[in-house]
Amino acid sequence: MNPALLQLFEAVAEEGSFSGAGQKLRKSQPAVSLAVKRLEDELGAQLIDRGSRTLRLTDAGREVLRYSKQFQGLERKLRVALSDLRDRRAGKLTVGANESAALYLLGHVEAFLARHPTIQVELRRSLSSRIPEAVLEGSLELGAISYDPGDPNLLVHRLYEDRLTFVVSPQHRLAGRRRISIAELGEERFIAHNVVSPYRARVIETFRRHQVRLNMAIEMPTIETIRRLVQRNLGVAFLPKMCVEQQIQSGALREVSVRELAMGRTIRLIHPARRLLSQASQAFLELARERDRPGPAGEPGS
Amino acid sequence: MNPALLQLFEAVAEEGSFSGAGQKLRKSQPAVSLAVKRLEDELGAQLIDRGSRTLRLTDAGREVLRYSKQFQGLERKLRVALSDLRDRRAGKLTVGANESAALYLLGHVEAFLARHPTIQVELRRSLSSRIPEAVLEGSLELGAISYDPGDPNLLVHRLYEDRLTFVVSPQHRLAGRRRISIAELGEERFIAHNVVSPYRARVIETFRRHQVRLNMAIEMPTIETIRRLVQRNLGVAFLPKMCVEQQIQSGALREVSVRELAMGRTIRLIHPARRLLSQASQAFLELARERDRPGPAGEPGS
DNA sequence: AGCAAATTTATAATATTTTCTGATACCATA
DNA sequence: TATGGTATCAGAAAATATTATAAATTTGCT
Repeated sequence: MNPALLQLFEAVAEEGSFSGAGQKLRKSQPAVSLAVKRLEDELGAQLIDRGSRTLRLTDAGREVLRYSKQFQGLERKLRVALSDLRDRRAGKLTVGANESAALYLLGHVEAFLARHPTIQVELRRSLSSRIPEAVLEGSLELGAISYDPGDPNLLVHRLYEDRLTFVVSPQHRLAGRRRISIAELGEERFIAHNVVSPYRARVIETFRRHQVRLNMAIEMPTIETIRRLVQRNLGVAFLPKMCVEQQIQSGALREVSVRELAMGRTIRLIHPARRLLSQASQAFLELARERDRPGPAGEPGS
Repeated sequence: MNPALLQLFEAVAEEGSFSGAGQKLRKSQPAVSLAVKRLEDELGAQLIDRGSRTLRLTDAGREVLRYSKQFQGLERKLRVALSDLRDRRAGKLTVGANESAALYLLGHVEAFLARHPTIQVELRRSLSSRIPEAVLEGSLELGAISYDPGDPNLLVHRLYEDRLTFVVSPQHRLAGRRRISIAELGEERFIAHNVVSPYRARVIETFRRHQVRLNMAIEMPTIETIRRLVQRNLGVAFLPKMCVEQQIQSGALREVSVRELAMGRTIRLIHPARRLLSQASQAFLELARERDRPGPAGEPGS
């Protein structure tokens, strides 16, 4: 009961003759004859009344014809759906990101939507540490994180080279300084992100190593809230440079360099190394790399 | 893109492995492997990501899977429709009949509807003379007429042996007679059917041959109207016996035998000789013959 | 009407193409 | 490195197509 048989049968019904159908489809007359017989055997019903020279469809034959049209419609729909996927007119993109990466990706998402308006996009806010496993397990297709997961099963694309920076309010006693040492921070009240992250751990470790007291008096859930508190001079913080750039420009915050705490913090897109990316994910990846490395002189990822 | 391929692909998707799918469907693993590749080539899209040991469907694969289910549903529906036709639960019956045959068939139609309540029935009132050609041409599947069309392309089943009879009102001057001669009818006012029919022609011809005047003063469109006029003694008529049986029984009409005009008038079902009958028509034919020839001692038709 | 010609489907033998299998190479995982 | 699974290959089997021919039926012609 394959489409070829149905097509043949349809031709017979249209042409009103076996040999005519054969000519139409470049087959010999016996081929058509046998094919129709196969179809009849398979369906257990006579489809054509070969009583006289003029053929007639039986009721069953008409039924099969109707079905055949429906089947063709279905197949056409499938092919459209597949070409939509292939040409990136359909599909779904699921990207997981931690807070700052999500912030960073907004522009990319906007550009992506402009280019592929019919693809569904979901930007999912995830715990940074959970993203690699979620990507490997398949619940996320792409992940955006700010550290190297160091897993050979993950392909890593460095998108944007940022760094962690120390910021204080313009009213703060260190506001005028360019460079300080970590030792000068023992008395400071720190406002920290209350989500664990490799950077948090590294900052804590660095303070410990230099035997400087680290007073994490306030923990806040978002970078936005931390920044506001720092602006009001309720404490100081290490934040991604890109999240405070505007405020530094406008004078709302002051950046002070801390020798012992120079920390790169690169936004990376990750995906499973040996798994096929969906067209949607591939499109997003291409767009992101294109926007972050303008011109052809892009260095390879990871 | 035939159902076998789709079934195989489905099995792979379900089992999550080529070899597993092979075992399930009693095929070797290479067969499955090649089949899926054929499907992918044909659709121009990778359906399965064979990246690691665990297989994963691509977006296109999921699309094909959905389609495959729909396709199966469609096929199931077709098979149901066909078996409904085969088992006479579906279909359409179109019978053409002249007026008296239609009257006669009512009981059969009732019985047919009781036995096959899901088959559509159309009893079409047709001009008697047009029925044979309509049956041959295909616009009617069965015809009920009261004469032998004498066409070798038509198969004829004699259903009910009736005859034409001469009826008068009880008030009529001939009401008391059992048998009369055609010569006594020269003065009578006849009420005739205004539809041409072989019987009408034969009656006219018989009068002509016996050189008796035939006064067809009134022409009426239905047997019912003719009968009523005869009852009111506005004229006399030749009518099918079965149409006046009741009135003769009840005394509303009197039957008088006319020697020269004994005319059998058998109701016959006709259908094309070398064309397959639909299940519905076949069922009706069987039922009609069964009802008209009760018991196994039925003589062959025609 | 009746017979020959022509047209069409069915059948059979043969050829071709497609599909399957078993053996084996290959690849990734544990 | 062993293991479980997939891809690839050559040959086998199955399905499908073709050519030639027979059978049936309509059409045209006398």
